[in-house]
Amino acid sequence: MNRPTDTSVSAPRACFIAAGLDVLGERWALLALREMSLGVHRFDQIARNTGASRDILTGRLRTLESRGVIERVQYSERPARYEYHLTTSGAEVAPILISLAAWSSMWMRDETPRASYQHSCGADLKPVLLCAECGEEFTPGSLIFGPLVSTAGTDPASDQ
Amino acid sequence: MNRPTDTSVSAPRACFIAAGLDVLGERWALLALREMSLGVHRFDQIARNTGASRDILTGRLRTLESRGVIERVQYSERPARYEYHLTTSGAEVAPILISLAAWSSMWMRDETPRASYQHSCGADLKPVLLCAECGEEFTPGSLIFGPLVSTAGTDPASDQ
DNA sequence: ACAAGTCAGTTGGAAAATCCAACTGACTCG
DNA sequence: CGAGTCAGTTGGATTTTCCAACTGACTTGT
Repeated sequence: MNRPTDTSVSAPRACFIAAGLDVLGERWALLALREMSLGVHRFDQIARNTGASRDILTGRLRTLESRGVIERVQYSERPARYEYHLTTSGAEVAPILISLAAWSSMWMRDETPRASYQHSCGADLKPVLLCAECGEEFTPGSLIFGPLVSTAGTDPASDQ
Repeated sequence: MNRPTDTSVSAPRACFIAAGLDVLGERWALLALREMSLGVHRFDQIARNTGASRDILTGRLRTLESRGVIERVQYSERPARYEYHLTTSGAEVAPILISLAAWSSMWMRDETPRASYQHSCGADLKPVLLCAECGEEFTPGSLIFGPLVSTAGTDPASDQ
């Protein structure tokens, strides 16, 4: 064993789940996006509501901005002040937050009181995930591998 | 102002998104669950496919087990060896992984080739999230706050 | 006018989490 | 018997995070 350049010692899967977690999986990132989804856009409030320390939060917001998930919007010159807003990409993180909230409210019940979420229709969170193509529900196990994809410059929109 | 016990200096939101991230938001946790969703159940393979270091992975699997998301199943005595399997709770993480994969394949496209995913019908991942109650689609912004919930002992199932 | 407050950060140092490669122990296989 | 498999464990380096205090440019209250 211990061959110098052994390619059979396979590298970690490069997949879109891993790529998504590169951006959204860092600590505080999803909570910051939650805040913006709920209409909170200012640094102090985001820091307070998430519990992230200010220095870390600064870094996260910069990363999310550089990855096109949020944008920094100046709302005051003269003390230069900025708000953080979701881009289209950031707004589309919502299904992840919703799935997470639904899973958590199903399986993470304990004694501590927590804010729950609802659909805007007023009903408790009970989302159903359907395949847009065949209309069937995504059941556990219905996720399978597709082909390798590498489409640089084929972004769906360059609006941000 | 600056009243001694000022409740307006609010604590971080205690919500189900935050609670879910407590369990699923730690590094490598979702990637380990991805592996099990794809049928990989053994320690070495999970370590290889995720890229997690073995000591950290050990810790993650223990946490996930203690939170009821996975279970450790002995498949050999005499060298005591265990496999990791999703519980019902763990299997239901699938919508989160699917939403993440779909978001990522939409917005994280770059030059590096990545494995994509499909629905078992063979179509590319294009999930639609519907409210089970009203049937309407969850659009960005349709997530709103519900009441505070604290339902200890009201678990939907005690099968694991 | 002057003190206090707001706001979006930055700073420095401590604490915690992660990384890494090597090692262990109980086997199986050729 | 030696090599390989497998599920970890160990020790030490590295990275990330935490925390509280501080800054600078204002605004607001008295």
